[in-house]
Amino acid sequence: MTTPQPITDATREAVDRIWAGMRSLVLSDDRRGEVSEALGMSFIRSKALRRLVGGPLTMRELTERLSTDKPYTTLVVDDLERRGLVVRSVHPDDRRSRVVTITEEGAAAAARAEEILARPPEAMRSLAPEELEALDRMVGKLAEAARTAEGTQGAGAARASGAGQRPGTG
Amino acid sequence: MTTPQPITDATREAVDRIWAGMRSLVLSDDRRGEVSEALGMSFIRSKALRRLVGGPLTMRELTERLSTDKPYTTLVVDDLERRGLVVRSVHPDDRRSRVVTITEEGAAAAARAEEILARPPEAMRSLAPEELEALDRMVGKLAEAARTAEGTQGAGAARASGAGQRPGTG
DNA sequence: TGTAACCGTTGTAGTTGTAGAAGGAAGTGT
DNA sequence: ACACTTCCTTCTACAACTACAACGGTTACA
Repeated sequence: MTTPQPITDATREAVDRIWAGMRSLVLSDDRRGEVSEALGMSFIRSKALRRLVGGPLTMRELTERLSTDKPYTTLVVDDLERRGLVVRSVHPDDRRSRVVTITEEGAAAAARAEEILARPPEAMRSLAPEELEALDRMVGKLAEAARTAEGTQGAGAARASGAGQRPGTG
Repeated sequence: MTTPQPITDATREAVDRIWAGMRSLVLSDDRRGEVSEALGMSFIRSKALRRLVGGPLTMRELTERLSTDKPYTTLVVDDLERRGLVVRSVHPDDRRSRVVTITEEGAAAAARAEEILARPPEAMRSLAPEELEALDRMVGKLAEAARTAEGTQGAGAARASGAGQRPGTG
């Protein structure tokens, strides 16, 4: 959106190829099973934990970020609370709401999950420092563009995840 | 592997940042729900269809590519066969095996799924043609490196690729 | 004050996928 | 002929998740 480009066939082909490559790279490197095994909980629970490291959330907010529904969020948080990884408290300004806060132990678990998920694949070591630098810049631009697009009408991703039926990705 | 690079802090940081960016880009753009809705079937069924466009597979091979187990593959193929999207036949050289072949209708459905999944996000239009060209080259190198690594010691990715979120311990 | 709306919870039901045991059919090796 | 294995299927059980309805407590508003 920031700089609309002329669309040539070559450009379109490059875009398609790049996207296919990125998708293949990321999707073939799925570590959700490893995370579930390491933490001893279903992936969505570790996802909830990771969403909470940024700060406390209400059940409603957590529900949105998990792309699930309220009853299931209750279930997940119940389990997490039983394990001592989060605590529930009443919202100071709205007593209808509960605020879910991660505990120290929960944060440690989330960090363990994040460490597994964020570990770059070996393949990235095959790029030279200059190449990495350039790649870094461009991925940064893409991320930036995606972030701003999300605000305007980003629907695409958000909508699809809401209507989705299969277990969420991550 | 091809060209081991000196690991500096800056390099490591760039690698981490690139990987995080790519992951975020791909994972926040999940269209599985859209595919399920468009084809009227669970995502794993469309995945089976997409695996079959490259050519017929035995149940065993399909099971591996789907990262599931044999009984469930039977179930999925049963359903796909009932819909007329695949056909089962006896393997010419080993009558124990069944060969699953995609039908014309099945191939059309797979193409519809692929079209949805492969559609690049709008954000990519914010890159200039030269940037795309460079990005294309580097993603290509990464894909190449990943492909060769898979042969040598891969396992990791393939094994975990199934959304296997079994807690095991509950 | 009354009422509508919202938040989280409980309950219930159904779908999807995971897992293991067992069995028939067919191939392999002795 | 015999045991052994592989391939697929059936059956059963269960875990994980989705979906909907309804309820009590709380807040916002006319």
